[in-house]
Amino acid sequence: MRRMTTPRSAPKGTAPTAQDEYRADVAAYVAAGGDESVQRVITAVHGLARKLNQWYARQLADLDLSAGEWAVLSRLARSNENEALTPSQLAEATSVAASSMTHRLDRMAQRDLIARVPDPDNRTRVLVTLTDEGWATFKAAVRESDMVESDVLGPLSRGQREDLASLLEVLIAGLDETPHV
Amino acid sequence: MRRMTTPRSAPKGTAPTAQDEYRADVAAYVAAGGDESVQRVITAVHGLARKLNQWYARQLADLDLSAGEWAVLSRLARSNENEALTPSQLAEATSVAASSMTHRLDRMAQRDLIARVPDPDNRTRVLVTLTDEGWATFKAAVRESDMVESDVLGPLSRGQREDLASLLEVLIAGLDETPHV
DNA sequence: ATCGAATACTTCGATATCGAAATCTTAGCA
DNA sequence: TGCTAAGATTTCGATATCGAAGTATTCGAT
Repeated sequence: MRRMTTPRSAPKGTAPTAQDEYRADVAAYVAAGGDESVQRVITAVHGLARKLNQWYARQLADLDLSAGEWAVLSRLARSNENEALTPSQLAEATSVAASSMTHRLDRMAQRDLIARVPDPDNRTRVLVTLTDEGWATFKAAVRESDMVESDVLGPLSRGQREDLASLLEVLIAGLDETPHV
Repeated sequence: MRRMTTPRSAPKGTAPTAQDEYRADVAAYVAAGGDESVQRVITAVHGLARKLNQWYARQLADLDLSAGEWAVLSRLARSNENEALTPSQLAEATSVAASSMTHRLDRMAQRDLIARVPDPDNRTRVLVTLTDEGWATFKAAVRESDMVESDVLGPLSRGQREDLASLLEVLIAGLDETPHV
């Protein structure tokens, strides 16, 4: 892999902790007129996702995978056998333009992670599947990221994780109600 | 702005809901050997952040701002007056290479959103500040994104938001304990 | 059955990002 | 003071992504 988002090195004397950053962010948004109970949740979600993505990027770099390639791999992994996916669907699923997916799949096919086969039922379509190599890479990546995730969730008891998951799931369910489209 | 991540149009017959996607993702990771209580939380956090970012992008497009430019704007907004920031610090804060920040600041300066002034104390440094125009744009963007966020948090009572925020804050605090560097 | 719109993928030109190298300044040390 | 190492920013060449245009196929209505 050539392109990989790597975090810059920390500033000078005192490296600000994630907690410091979080608190400053919340304070700033509240000062700008945001509701505090909203900003605490939103800012925390963003901060967590951001930090996780940084760590994933580093773990995935060991496997020579970019975040985008990992997204394709994992999306395919959770729907192979049953249903094959087209490049358009993969583009939609991974938030990327269809034309970018073309190139991404080119690279992944070249490394023998995925295979493109023409859809027998519809000749405008192409079906993308994981190769054995692709599966192996997926499983290796899952093992890597699992360690990171378990560490992050470490501070919470099983009951707390349950509570947290339930609350987040309410929000996820709500996403479908407020289209914003 | 010219570059803006816009979600592709939905698939054919049945558009999968965010909830469907979430459940399928969790199931796949659990099947791959992940702990369920971990995967529920992690997957939900990622799903929420992803959806929020899509909505932000669309809102920000009205102001002709990319997500990266918004990141610079908001970072400057929460620390102007007190301390000015250098391009390196902004790059670190927004997860981008220093060389990319150079170009991003070029564009933002051209639009008179930010100003670059040489650091009087250290001539290797440049200090970046918000212009009046930059401040106005920041405030407009906060108003826009606040609406999205409030909608997302809508399904939760104030007490539930409190609980959710507290649990997330435990994880944020934990991030500093497990460097993973 | 045929024509036109819609769909799926790729190609194309422009722009954004990356990592490394280049340039300039400061800091530390003899 | 003078010299070397470290730091900050920009420049440079390569790569990834974007949106639009291009090509091929399918669907639907007449």
